[in-house]
Amino acid sequence: MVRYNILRSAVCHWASKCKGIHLMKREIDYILRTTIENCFERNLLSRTDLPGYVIEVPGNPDHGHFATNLPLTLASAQKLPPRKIALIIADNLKDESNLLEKIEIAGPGFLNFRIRLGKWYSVLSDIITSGKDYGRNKIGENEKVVVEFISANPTGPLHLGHGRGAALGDTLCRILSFCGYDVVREFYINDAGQQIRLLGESIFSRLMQMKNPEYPFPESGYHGEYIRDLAEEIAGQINPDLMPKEEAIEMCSQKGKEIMLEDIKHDLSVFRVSFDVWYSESDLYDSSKLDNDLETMKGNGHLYEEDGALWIRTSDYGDDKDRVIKKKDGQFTYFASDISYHLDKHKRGFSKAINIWGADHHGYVPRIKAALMTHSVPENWLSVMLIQLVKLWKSGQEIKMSKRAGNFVTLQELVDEVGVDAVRFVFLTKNHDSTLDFDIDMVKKQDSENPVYYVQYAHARICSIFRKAEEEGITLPDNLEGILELLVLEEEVTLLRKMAEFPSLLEEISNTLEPHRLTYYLTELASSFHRYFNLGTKIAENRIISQHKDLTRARLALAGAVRIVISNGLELLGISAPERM
RNA sequence: GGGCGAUUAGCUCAGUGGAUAGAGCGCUGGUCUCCGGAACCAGAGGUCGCGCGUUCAAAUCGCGCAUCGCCCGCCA
Repeated sequence: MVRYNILRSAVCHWASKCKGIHLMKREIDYILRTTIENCFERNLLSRTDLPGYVIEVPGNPDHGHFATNLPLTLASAQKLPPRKIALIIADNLKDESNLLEKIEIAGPGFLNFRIRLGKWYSVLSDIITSGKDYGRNKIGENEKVVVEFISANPTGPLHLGHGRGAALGDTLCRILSFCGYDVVREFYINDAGQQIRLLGESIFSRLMQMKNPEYPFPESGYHGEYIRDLAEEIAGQINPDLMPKEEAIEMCSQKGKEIMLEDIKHDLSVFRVSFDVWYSESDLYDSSKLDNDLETMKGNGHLYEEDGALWIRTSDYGDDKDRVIKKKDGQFTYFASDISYHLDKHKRGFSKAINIWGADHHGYVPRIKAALMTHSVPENWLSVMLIQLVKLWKSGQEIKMSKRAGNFVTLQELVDEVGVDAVRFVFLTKNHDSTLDFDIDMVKKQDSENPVYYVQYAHARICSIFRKAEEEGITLPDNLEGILELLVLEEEVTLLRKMAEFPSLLEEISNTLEPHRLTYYLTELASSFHRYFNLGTKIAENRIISQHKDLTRARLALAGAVRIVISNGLELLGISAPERM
């Protein structure tokens, strides 16, 4: 949906840059505004400002290709009933480029438009010539954005929750890049502090237990089985009998964290997720960036000491209260390094930063924004997307997980069981802000209950049709002009309309940060195609490959375009588009 | 107690100002001498948690209430 402002130039000079649905909306808007202006001049309507109206693609096919609520929004200023205004507009419509086939007044005063079929055929040509680039656009041009996601501690394997963040972040990055943004994908490694120490202690204990099963295990240590695996792997490199305990624990920390990080990288590459930057927290300390930032903050008067600790005055910028960044015992809090990390992002020249965090960190958002504002970073520079919990179901039972206790399902286990495509798809079917139930049994089924197959099947089916066409020696001409007019079925126009929405959908996803809309879109497109295909099972003339040569070519072109859009969409989701299933 | 989020069909969820509120699964009944049935069609199923307000128009915006989840540390 696009809102228009009458104060903008009435000339559609940017129309040449837009395509598909956008272009048509602009053209309709131009017609509407020209018409209204004409009505003003002839005193058919009294001259008033135009309110915010909408030109949208209606869900109901009876409502035409496009609809506007302009007459409804004009009603109060004109002091006329909406249907009366609609009638005036319809009667005086200035459609100089002959875009419209039909216009109707409907409901309380909507105007429904039907576009001439010829307009839709240009969409088809556009898809075929653009191919892999269909949907690509430039709305992000000159924008450099950093997307930080997952950022798991290297103290254990990635689990389900990380998987959701991984699928979301990766797909968002793919879409943003496709929309022209300069995207940097970043993983912040919490490789300093207490939890790494705890990892070392846990490994060390398991190491000692190899000889002495009675050796105590740290109360708050990591109980997962993987710690024993780490201990075994490290056992060949460390002999705890030959070095002081402290040194051994330190080595366990270092080795353990390195191995875990490699595991994480491996799991992510299997999950088709890549990063440009692995940003190490400990570098912030080693490079003295943190110290420098503290000096700056002190100079700006945002820090103060109280009760032996160092505080930052975040409450000046909307946080509930001030926060400690250096504890009484001289240790920095995590918040300190997080501030420094985000300042560093800002210094690196990103016009926008996006973080994907678990929803349990939501209370953290105001404080990091406040800290940034003490450095004059605007509040909306950082967008934080919060992802809710994933609940895992198996055999009708919820599987409860706890990292500390060590019973959790890892991302790798899940991927091994149901496959990357299905896991990614399911993670992207829900808004990130609502909890997600992942039913393993359903996703494992290789049948229609599995949502990802539905879309992939449409792709494989089209490939199959092309194989068949090839067998019969049917080829597509370079120039489709003259034959596309044969596409007159309502189902064919529906497909064209749906595909025309693809570029603007991607723009909207970039603006709203809602990648899950792409899975819905692809499901709808696949559905429209399956329905179209099934027309041919009843009536032979409706088959894509028929006796009518030119009609067959036109329909193959249409099916080929659907294949392109599905393939491009799946690529953005990081999901394969199989030719056979 | 305060904050954030949620509440839509039997279940899991889409839908942020418009027309008869949608999808998948489940349920009932249909479509195969087939270009792939991993598909399609039809049907049943809803006081959009409750109330008040704003608006020509509210699932959608505001206020209040209820229920659920999460957060509220000089932990990470």
